[in-house]
Amino acid sequence: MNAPDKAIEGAETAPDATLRQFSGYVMKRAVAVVRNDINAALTPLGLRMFSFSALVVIVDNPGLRQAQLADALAVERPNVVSVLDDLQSRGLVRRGRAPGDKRAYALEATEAGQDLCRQALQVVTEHEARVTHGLDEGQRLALIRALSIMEQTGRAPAGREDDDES
Amino acid sequence: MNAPDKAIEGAETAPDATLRQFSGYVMKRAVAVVRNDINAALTPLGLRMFSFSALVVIVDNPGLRQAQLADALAVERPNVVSVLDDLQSRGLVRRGRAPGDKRAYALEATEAGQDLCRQALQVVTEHEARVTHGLDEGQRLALIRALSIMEQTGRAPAGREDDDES
DNA sequence: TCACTTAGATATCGTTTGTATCTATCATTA
DNA sequence: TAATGATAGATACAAACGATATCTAAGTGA
Repeated sequence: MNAPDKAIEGAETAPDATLRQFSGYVMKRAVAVVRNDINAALTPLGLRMFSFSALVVIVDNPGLRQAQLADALAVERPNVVSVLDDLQSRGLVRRGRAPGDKRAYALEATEAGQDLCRQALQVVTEHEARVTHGLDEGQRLALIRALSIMEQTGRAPAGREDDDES
Repeated sequence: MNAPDKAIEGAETAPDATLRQFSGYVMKRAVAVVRNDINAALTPLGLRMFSFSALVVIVDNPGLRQAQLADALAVERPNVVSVLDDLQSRGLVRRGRAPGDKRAYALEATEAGQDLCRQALQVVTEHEARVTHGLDEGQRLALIRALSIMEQTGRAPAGREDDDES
């Protein structure tokens, strides 16, 4: 039944071989897989990729404001509101008063939030080991570095040629 | 205006430094940037990342069926229907009759579809050059290879240790 | 012929993320 | 100090993406 050779007439190995030349295509496919795995891993903790990220940033940066959190996570400000509502309602995060500005909140993780963060970091570290199992550490670091560079390059105004940021 | 030193108390360089250890996080951020750029580049052609991908696969694999297209793009079958409706209504793709199976279609690109595909490939190639401008070719290929490996690793049943696929 | 499977279409939902707008509160200055 | 404009967060809404469930028509096999 399973014909190992499912060659489509004059197809070049894979039907999407042309697309696989482009990093964006391969990235999109890889992200889908990784997101599924990481969300499955975090579900038992009541977290998703995004709420996990928010929690980690808050734990690491006590006193952070919501707008700074949004900036750090590269999303628009409204997107953090419901996540914080959730984390706060579960007693993981407090929206403390920002000193000297009654509009703003100073975000901080509770003890429970820090505990959960530690657990989640372990879960995600295991996830990372799982999905990068096919890479050695040098490849893994090179991957992260390359992705970071691409993010920055793509965020820069298109058409600019100067890389200086001194 | 721009205070170059926005150090947050005892923050470690970047507020999301912890998260940047994880490939999934960096991938997600990079994908967002790349997707925006590629979609902006394709908009003048009336394409998006996904319809572009579908068009390329159809051009490369004449006679392909919808289910095979969905498989090739790693999405569920309903997701290709509306994209094909669009491509077909614009005269870029034909849903020809599949020989010997009246349920199935044999997809093929029209002349116009092939033309547009060529243009789109050029646009996307330029996009690729733009976003990978910070990488040399070796890094770019290593990135693509690493992402492919991760996709495959992550798709494999979790917890398995055997890599054999003979 | 009857039961089962498969290709594609339709309907619907969930997630993720963005834009626009509202409010309270700042900060500035006439 | 009152008016103006900017900013922090909340709310409402919408667009894009992708999945599941189910329907139909057509194929397959006992």
